[in-house]
Amino acid sequence: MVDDPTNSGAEVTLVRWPAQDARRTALRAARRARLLLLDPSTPVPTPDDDLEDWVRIPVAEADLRARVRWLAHRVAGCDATGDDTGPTIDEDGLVRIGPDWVALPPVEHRLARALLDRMGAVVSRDALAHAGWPDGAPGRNALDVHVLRLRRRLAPLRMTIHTVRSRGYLLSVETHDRTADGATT
Amino acid sequence: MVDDPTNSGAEVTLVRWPAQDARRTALRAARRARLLLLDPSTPVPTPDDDLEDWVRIPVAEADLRARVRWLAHRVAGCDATGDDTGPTIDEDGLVRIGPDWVALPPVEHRLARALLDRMGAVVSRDALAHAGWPDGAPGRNALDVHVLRLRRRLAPLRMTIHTVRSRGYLLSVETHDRTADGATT
DNA sequence: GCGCACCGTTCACCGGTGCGAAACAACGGC
DNA sequence: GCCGTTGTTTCGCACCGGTGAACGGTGCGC
Repeated sequence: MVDDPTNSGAEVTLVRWPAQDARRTALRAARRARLLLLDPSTPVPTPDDDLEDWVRIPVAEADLRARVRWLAHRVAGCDATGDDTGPTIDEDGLVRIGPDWVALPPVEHRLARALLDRMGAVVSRDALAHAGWPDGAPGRNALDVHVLRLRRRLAPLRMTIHTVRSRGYLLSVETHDRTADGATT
Repeated sequence: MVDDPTNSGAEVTLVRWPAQDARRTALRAARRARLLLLDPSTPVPTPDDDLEDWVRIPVAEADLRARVRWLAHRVAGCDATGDDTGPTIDEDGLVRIGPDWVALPPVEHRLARALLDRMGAVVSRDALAHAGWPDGAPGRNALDVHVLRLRRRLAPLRMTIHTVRSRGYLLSVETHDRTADGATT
């Protein structure tokens, strides 16, 4: 999987389909461009919107990159959906959004990365636990406490971790105002 | 869903490339949608505009038609931004519509899925009960109560569950700018 | 016209549980 | 030593699912 977890550089997100259907929905809700990697013998889905394209795997690397390039070109030309100065997270444990930023300790950094990676979608507790502690999770409540602490740290950035009971957590950003700024990404 | 390749084909023209490059240029000048059929080992060209797409041949017939369909869909929706795109429900118990969403508990999630799958049509109480409790419904009142709760949860999304007496329930969405439901309230 | 059965809505309540949050202890870096 | 991070324990709340009951509208039989 080509992961560019910092959604700063890449505009196009690769999504395996139908395996990662929920992710597709989330990206659509966030109005982010996505390229569906269709498993062989999977019928082509109906298009959600113009920010989507698909490719049948296996595919040549060059063709895949060309597909991403074309989609990115379309997105850039269509409208300013490349949008809103979304939050980013770097390798130094800093979460930035606009002029604001906050530093995160290691565990919360990994949790925040997992949530940001799938912003707008539900991340299961299992997935979060695995992201936060790759070598095995400690106690059962450790995750609860770290989510609580991460909540408080992200609150000043107007980022909210929503609880989806018995399902997981969902990260969102309060956008009081949508800037119609031209996409110069 | 009917795709009717003849109809779509009226908008999308297939062009072998680079063999028919002149034709590509002409279609571009005429602002007509075109699908490039790339010979193997031909590098992907740079996109001319948004009315273009490409596919590497040989390609499965179904994939080719899907490609045409997608391109036609894009062309159709280019001017009128397909913005609203009705509500969706994902595997994580989330119902989304536009920027809004709500999380549903398991039972209501199953009910909502049954209603959304047949949105605009009447879903019988039996079908709903079977969808909500595949292993057999509990009491008689359980369905009523869960429909009530689902109503209240979906209300913020401007989604309404209409009662069709002695027939079942019908889900509709209030569109802010145009009236789509002919139901009497 | 009257009463009644049927159907659907809504509320109150209860047992179970997932999660929130505080308090506390252990560990480590500056 | 001080402070920040990490993990555990503990308590309590809010939510979820289900039941019973009260309420109201509609149609039918008498």
